[in-house]
Amino acid sequence: MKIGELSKLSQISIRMLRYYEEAGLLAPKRSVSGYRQFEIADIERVKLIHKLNSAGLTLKVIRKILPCWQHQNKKFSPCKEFKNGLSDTLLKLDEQIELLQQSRSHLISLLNEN
DNA sequence: TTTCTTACA
DNA sequence: TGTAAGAA
Repeated sequence: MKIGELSKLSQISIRMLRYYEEAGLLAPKRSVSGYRQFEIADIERVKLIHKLNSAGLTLKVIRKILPCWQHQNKKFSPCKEFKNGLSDTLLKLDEQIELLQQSRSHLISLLNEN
């Protein structure tokens, strides 16, 4: 199917689908005219990519753990990349939480000064 | 009409 | 991410 159809079926903009390809998360074949040729399985694939990205995973991390996705059972097989990818994301998340807590503290003290 | 690339906001 | 331009 062409990019327009995948976009409608997956609810993901054409812009992002091209972006995902650029990030190495998608590898559609090209027709003679240069049009991207996606597969049925790509519908679920891009939806998953979007969910993971929304969950805070970078496209770089997703690229590592995507190969662990099993279309058959719709689950992740605990391969090496999967563990490393998630633990790495978890550390970054903790880092961000720490920074946000600091901002929170600063705002609170600022509010109590007067 | 749809898609492609590149580039700007 | 959205949108625009120019070409196929």
